[in-house]
Amino acid sequence: MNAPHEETNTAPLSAGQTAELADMFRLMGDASRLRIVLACLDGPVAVGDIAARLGLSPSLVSHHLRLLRAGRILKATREGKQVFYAAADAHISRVVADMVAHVGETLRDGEIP
Amino acid sequence: MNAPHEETNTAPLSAGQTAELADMFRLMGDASRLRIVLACLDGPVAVGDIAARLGLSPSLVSHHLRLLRAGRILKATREGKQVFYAAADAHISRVVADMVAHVGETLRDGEIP
DNA sequence: TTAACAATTGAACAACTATTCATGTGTTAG
DNA sequence: CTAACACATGAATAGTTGTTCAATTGTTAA
Repeated sequence: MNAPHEETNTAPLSAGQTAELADMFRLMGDASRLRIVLACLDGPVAVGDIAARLGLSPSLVSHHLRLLRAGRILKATREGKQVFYAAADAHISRVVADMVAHVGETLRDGEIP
Repeated sequence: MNAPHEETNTAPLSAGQTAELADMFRLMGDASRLRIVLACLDGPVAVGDIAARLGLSPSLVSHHLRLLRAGRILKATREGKQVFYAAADAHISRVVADMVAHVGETLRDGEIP
C-alpha cells in the first residue's frame, strides 16, 4: 500500500541524509549541549573553561563533548594538560552560526534579558 | 590561565533564546518528526496524507503534530473532515528550508541511496 | 619518584520520550 | 437518526537520555 516514493519536495533529502540531519538536531536539542557548541564556535576552548563559563561540572561537559565529537560537530585538540574543543570544520561552524543568526532574528521575544 | 570572558561571539543569544533554540532543535531531532516537518514545508498537507506518505500510523503522526504545533513550528487548519498542517509562518519555513539546504550540501555521504 | 591538575570514563538513577493500542470527538454522507 | 471517516487523546510501556558521583587515565611540576 505504499505510494511510489516520488518526493517532489523543495529539497528532497535521502533517507540517510534525513536521519543524519535529525541526529545533528538532536545533539543541539539539549540546552547544555547547545551552549557548549556555541561556546566553541569562534575558537578552541579548553574543557575546564567551558565548564566554568557555563557553570557546569567538568564531568558533565566531558560527557556532552564526547557526543558532540562522535557527531562530528566538534573536534578535540590536546595541548599539554588541557584539551581544546572547536567546530569540527568550517562547514559546521557556518551552518550553526547561520542557524543561530536566523533563529535569533526570528524568535519571538518576551524572555529574560 | 583563564581568559577574560569576552562575549565577542558571532551571535550571543540570551539565556531564553538559547533555551528556545534548543527546544526547536529537539523537536526536529526525531527522524519521524523531522520528516513530518519536511512534508509540510511546501504547503498544507492533511494528516492522513502525511501518515500514508511516511508510512506512519495516523495516531503517531497526530501525537507528533501536537508537539510541533505547541512548538510553533506547524499550524493546523481544519477543512471539513480533514486537518491540514503547514509551516507556522514564513520565517519558520525559510529557516528550516535553509537548514536543510545547508546540511544537504554539507553532509558527508556514504549513506543508503 | 610523588603530587597536583585536567579530562575522561563507568555505573547508577531519575526523568523523559517515542510508539502502540484503544477509545473519544467532531464532521459529513446516506 | 446512524454509520463511516478523519483526527485527536489517554494510558501504558519499552527504550532512551541527562546528570551525578566516584574512580581512572594522562600530563606536567617539584
